[in-house]
Amino acid sequence: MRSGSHFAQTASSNPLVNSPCEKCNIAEMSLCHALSCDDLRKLSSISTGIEVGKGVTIINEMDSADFLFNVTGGSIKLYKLLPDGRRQMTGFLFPGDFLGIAMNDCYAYSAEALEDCRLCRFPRARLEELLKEVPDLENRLLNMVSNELVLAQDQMLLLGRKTAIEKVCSFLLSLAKRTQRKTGAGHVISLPMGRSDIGDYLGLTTETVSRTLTNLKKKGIISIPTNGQLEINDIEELTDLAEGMD
Amino acid sequence: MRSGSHFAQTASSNPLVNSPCEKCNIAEMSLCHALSCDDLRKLSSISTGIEVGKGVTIINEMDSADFLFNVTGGSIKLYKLLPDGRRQMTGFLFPGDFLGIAMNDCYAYSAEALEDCRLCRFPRARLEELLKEVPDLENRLLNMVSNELVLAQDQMLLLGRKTAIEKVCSFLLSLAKRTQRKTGAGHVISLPMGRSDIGDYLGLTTETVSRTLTNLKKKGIISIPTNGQLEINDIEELTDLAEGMD
DNA sequence: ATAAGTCTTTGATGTAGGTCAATATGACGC
DNA sequence: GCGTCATATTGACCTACATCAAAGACTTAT
Repeated sequence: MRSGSHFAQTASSNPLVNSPCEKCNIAEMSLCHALSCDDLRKLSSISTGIEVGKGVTIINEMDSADFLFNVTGGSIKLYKLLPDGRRQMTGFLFPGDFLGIAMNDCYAYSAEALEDCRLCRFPRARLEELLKEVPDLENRLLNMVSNELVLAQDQMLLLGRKTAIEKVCSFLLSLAKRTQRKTGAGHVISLPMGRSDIGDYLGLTTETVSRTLTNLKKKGIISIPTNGQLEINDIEELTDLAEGMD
Repeated sequence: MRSGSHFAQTASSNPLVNSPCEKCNIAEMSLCHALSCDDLRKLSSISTGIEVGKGVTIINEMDSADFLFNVTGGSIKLYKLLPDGRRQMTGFLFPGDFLGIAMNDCYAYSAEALEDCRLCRFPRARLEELLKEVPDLENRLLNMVSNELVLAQDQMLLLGRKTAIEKVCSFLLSLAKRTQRKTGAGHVISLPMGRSDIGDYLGLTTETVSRTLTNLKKKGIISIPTNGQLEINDIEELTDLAEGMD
């Protein structure tokens, strides 16, 4: 087997897990944030908890967008492909993130589990009905998409105009900020994705990402105790490097 | 004077132009699309028509986001800056487009008029109130933002993974598609922005944009009758080049 | 018409980061 | 513990695009 996962290998063939929204431990940072008990019950009634193993493709670019998901555990990579196989990561998702916002009739990107994942799945048609009934939910979704658009524009600036070292430092900082927001501490961050995933996120090659990280290690700005974890030793320096202040 | 504009040189000092939504000629392709007469009247009541001259900065990155706008005439460039002056265009707006979607409390980017422009201005606070009252409006906005996010992700793929020629061809095609949608014909497209604006949109320099365009001219794929206008002679070839099929 | 300023094009040269190739390191199954 | 496989690192070299510099081509003002 390709990974040590105990989960089934396709999203659709999974045993469905019953996990009502009321008990959800990530509710306060997700779509469900700030909904009334009543609205939460409605949302719960159309959702199904599912689990997918590491490496499983959850959605496929160009497939009909029949489901939306809320990530409740694990992490996910999102990417688009060119005909010849070149790949651009459009984002990484962690617990509390919403998957499937960007779509028309088809998904705009593919999503693959970086680790074993837990998801909350909504049939799109029923969610759209519910949006009409529950304005708070629609408003919440609007804020989430709006926010994602701001991040997408930051990423455009990064991809179009930053140097390799600025890109890598910006990436580490954004992970650190996220970790800070969720856990309170942001010095040690988890890197569930590989170097080539990072490269494809930043518009660089594996080799350049690797060289840049060694560079930062040599300067003492970061340490990499184990693959999959990274410690930031000098966040000021990292911030300066991220904006080209050096 | 820097331009031949008859309009005032700052957005705020302009004479306000009364242009009720009911008469608006671009309504069918904008925010106002598919609203009932009643809802349209409500929207109209909080909007002010304004005009800004070529070169005027309409909004400034990091300024408090007090107004949102609907573009009803002219064209606009959106951009973000790094501390050292490097610039990334995040988009170009044309009649029917909405300005100000991506913001938290502050604007996420600056906007400058490429030509004399006509805008429909909404105070943010009042628009947000109206959103609560008119679910159709919120739904429409959600669709627009969602759509923009899809485009932003296409742009990430372009910036991170495409070559210079692929970038330029993709850009011309997206303008052509837009023109097609709005006017029915997409062979001749208008280029109100300069070469360096295009460069900053595509993550290239002025010189590379210019060289790439000359290249396409020499191959007979495009012609540039006047600066500010461009004709596509071979759209199939352009499409292939845009995706690296050559 | 002419002069001044701006934007575009073209050419010559430089370099950041890509490509190709060879180890090194770590993860997992047995 | 040991072999296998995948991923990460490091080194040598190359190239697409940037940078620097100098003409052209438009625009607008007088």
